[in-house]
Amino acid sequence: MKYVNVTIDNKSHLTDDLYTYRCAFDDVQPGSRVRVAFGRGKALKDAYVFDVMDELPAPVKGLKDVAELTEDAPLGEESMELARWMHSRYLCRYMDAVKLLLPPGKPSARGKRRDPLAKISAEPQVIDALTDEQRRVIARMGQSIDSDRHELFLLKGVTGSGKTEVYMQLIQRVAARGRTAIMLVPEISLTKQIIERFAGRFGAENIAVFHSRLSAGERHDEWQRVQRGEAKIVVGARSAVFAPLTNVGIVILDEEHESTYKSDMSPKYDTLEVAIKRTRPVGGIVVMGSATPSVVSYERSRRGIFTKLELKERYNKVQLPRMDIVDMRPELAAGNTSVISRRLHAAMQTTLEKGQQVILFMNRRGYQTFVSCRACGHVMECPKCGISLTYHKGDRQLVCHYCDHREPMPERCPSCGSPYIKGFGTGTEKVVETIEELFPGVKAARLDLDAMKRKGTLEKTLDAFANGDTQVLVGTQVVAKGLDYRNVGLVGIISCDVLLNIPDYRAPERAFQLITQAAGRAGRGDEQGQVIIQTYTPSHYAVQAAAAQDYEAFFEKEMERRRQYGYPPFTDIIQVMFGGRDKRALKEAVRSWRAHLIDAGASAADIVAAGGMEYDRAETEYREYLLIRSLPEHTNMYRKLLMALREQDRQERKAYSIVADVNPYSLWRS
DNA sequence: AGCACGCCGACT
DNA sequence: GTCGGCGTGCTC
Repeated sequence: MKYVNVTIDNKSHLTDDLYTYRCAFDDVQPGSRVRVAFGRGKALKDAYVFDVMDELPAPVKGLKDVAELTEDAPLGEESMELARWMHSRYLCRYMDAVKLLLPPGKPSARGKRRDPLAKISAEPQVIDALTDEQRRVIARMGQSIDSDRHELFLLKGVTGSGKTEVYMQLIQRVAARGRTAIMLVPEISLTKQIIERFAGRFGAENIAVFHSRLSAGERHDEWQRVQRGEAKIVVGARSAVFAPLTNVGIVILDEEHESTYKSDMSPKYDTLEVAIKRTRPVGGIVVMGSATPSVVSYERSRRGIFTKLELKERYNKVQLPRMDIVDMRPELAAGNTSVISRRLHAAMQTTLEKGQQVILFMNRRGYQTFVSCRACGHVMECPKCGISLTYHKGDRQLVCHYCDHREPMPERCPSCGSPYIKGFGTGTEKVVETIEELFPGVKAARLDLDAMKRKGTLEKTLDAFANGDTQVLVGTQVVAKGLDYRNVGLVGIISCDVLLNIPDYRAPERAFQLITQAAGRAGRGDEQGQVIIQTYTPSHYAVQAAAAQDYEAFFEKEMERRRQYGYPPFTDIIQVMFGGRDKRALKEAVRSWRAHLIDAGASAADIVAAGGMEYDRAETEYREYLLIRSLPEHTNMYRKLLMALREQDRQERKAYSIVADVNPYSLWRS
């Protein structure tokens, strides 16, 4: 006779606990799915086993028996430990963590494998000789692979320096030791190219793919192949970090600075943390690759937490493009009201006449409005938080979305006195039209997230551009990444002001990254490309550093700013969200948690904000949040306090659920 | 979240 | 009497 601790598969946060049952099935193991009676009823519910014990450590009242042990493949002990860790780390329910690890979708009714790689052309490729740099970084990471030593690497490599080849060589090395590998990419639009290369190198039968574009059936079958050990290399988006592999020798996060590595749904896991959690106990390595590492990652590499390796040369020594900043302030005075500056117009003309193509970048639609001066470029910012203020039409006030600082909309620019100070961001939808007006006979196409939602639109638009049917591609961030067209002579950034003034402390970081990525799209053939950056703030350090392609200069300036305003890595921002139907209970929760935290020794100054927001249109679900700004050395104390408060509330049967998010991707206020 | 228990009113 | 409405409380 054995005893097991299980979590029940339901949706209540009130039953988010491990319950003990007697179990007559001797082959039960951690990760097994069992069926048990739970609560008053006699109906059986699914439950997942976390612990198997031969004896009870303490007597349990009302002990029941496990009714059935299901036949399906158990998750395994490694998975259950990961779920247990996520429960405490992200304050999510045990069941929500388990769900991330369970096979998605349903088995095929016909018993036929649904193969997402069936349509992929896995052409064997010619492997170019490695550069000395590539060989050096592979040798360094190879040392850890060959000695099964857990180590974290930051691979900083300029666009076109051959990072993917490095990844494949490392995976080969890991596979040669009989171990498994996970290759993560930030989004699906990038997976196709990388899957083709991987399939060509390792054979389609040896890799499995996971991403959101797969059907439920395909996902299920891929999961099964991995679980059975048929595929030992997994390629995919963020959730692939949970692939049912054992003995993971390497996890690679390509484009590590991308926000998609943080989950936006509960549990709000951080892919890097999960990767570390999976590789540390088995002695695997984690490789984070980027041309523009996040400020936080780069700082960690400086402190020795990550081992920094660099690839500085572009493959085949292709020149970096010429980068020019165009000051938009004189355009209006010169009578140009269009979003295309005279300089960009001329450059487009020359490029198109040469038969080359143009990519133009724009911000996404629906950004929030910031206020700036058209004469001098001054932007209205919060004096305390250093992010741009958002204009609220209703009360004609400028509001800080972090701290709620408010001030009236100025009549004149506080910097130069000009009356031309107003909200920014008009007419961007019209860029395609404008271009076809300005350049008769030239075809322009627009590519954004809206367009990508329609199946096939992305492929069609890109094909038309690839074979020259369209000469100008106007796109959002989506196009800045990974697209590689030989004939692009010019990249224009319509407005980097919108990027610089997103009300988020990472806005300069993202602007720098985007400009750098965009630059990588220009002139990948044998001719040097050109990049034109349009801006009202040409002296901004992010713009200057991006134009000079000087990461270090950007990093130093950005760290200065982060220190001044107290942003990561100098602090951790912990957002605790309370969700439920009872608005008053939520307000009370925020009040009492705040009081408890301060009682427990938290500094009142650390608790920087609290507020709420309506969640759905019917106003049946509400959310309240608590924002804590903690010194990194205090963050673990806060985590523990929050865990204790969560458990106390659960025992008191509080009617709301809790989600914690450390350094969330977006902070919001109503 | 379910699910059963129980206490109340309306019905054959 | 007894059927079923839903408010309440607990789940190894």
